[in-house]
Amino acid sequence: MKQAYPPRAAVLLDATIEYMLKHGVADLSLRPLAAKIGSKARLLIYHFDSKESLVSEAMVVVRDRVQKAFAAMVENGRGHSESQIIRAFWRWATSRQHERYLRLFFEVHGLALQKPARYGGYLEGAVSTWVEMMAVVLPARLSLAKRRSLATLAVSTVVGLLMDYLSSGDKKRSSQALEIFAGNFDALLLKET
Amino acid sequence: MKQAYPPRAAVLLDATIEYMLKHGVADLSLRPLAAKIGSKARLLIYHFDSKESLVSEAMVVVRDRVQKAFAAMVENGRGHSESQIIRAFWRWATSRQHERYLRLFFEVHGLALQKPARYGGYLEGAVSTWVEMMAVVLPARLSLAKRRSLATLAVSTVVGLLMDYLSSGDKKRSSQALEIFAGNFDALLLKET
DNA sequence: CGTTTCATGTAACAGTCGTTACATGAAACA
DNA sequence: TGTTTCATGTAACGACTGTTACATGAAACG
Repeated sequence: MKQAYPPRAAVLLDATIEYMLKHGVADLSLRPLAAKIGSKARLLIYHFDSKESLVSEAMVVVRDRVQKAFAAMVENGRGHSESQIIRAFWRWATSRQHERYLRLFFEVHGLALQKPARYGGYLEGAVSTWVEMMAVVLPARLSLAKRRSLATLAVSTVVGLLMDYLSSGDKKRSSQALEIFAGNFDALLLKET
Repeated sequence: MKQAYPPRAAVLLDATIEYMLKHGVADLSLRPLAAKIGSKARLLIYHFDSKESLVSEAMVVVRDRVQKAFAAMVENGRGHSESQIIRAFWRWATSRQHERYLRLFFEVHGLALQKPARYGGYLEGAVSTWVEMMAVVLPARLSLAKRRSLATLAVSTVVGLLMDYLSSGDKKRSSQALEIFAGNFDALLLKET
């Protein structure tokens, strides 16, 4: 898992991810990318076959990183209320060092919505993975369908608020809105049958 | 307002919008676009000066259309509960004929997050306009800041759920999540001071 | 030592891009 | 009728794209 790539490819992939986090993927071009990371377009193709597969490999790594961060919060949140997980992820995602991950997510997600074929398989599971991760921490007495609906609401609310925050830069307003949601979420769970 | 453009330009702009709703903007290219709408790249530049301004003019029109639809729902919702406006907009946005507007929104929004300079001024007001439109229908007894926070929550929740729906295609699950939110929103307003 | 494997360097190919120069028709207006 | 304005047609420019062909060095392995 740690080193699924030949050593040279792994280095280039890491550098590419760093570059993508800075510049996005929409107008990513091999020559400027290669120049920035001290390589050549020739070599990126050599190691990854095509630009498309390079980008898609990079996105897999990026997605795994963020999902592992979320999974860690779920783990640390055992015993606490469900809303604490939401608050923890919000803090993680709105920290300066992690913002760029979300920006990249929103960009790729938007592109994938328009061209599902090109960003193949990215949408597949992009939503359901998050929903399922959230659903497992909800009270077991609730039906699976109910837990999925509630998890959908929680995930979508956080996602929507993150989009607001990234767009407006208004951390105060978006954080207050999240707090309203989080502050009512535990009670909402109690009400549900 | 109705015809701010010379007649020929207005026709091309409408056709361009239709094309953008179908193919997105990320890899929009003048020659394929022109070919599809029975024109030439030469003429698009002639009428709109540059590709960039053509796209940006088109997005202004698109944004106005959607915001007018929302404003109409706010108007029709006077006298009803606040959650009815949320439900009405959800129905509007998830209808087959309007989905493409949201897809385009998410794409452009994602691109704008990554390249704010290029999609200049699109992010400006992209969020605040929706929040303010929602805030005005909330109870006047609440402070402006409180209304903004609640409006932020409502708008972001709907946006997040729309993103889920567009990505997963799972109308049932996303609609159930929206209903949980809408069903609790009116009571939430009563609780707030 | 010889051979194979991994990595790299140099150039080029064929195509697309936004944009422009130059010229022409057609209609409106004086 | 002459002149101006709007719209269009043809071709090209220079820059950039992903990708490939061909050749070379360097290290690992038998």
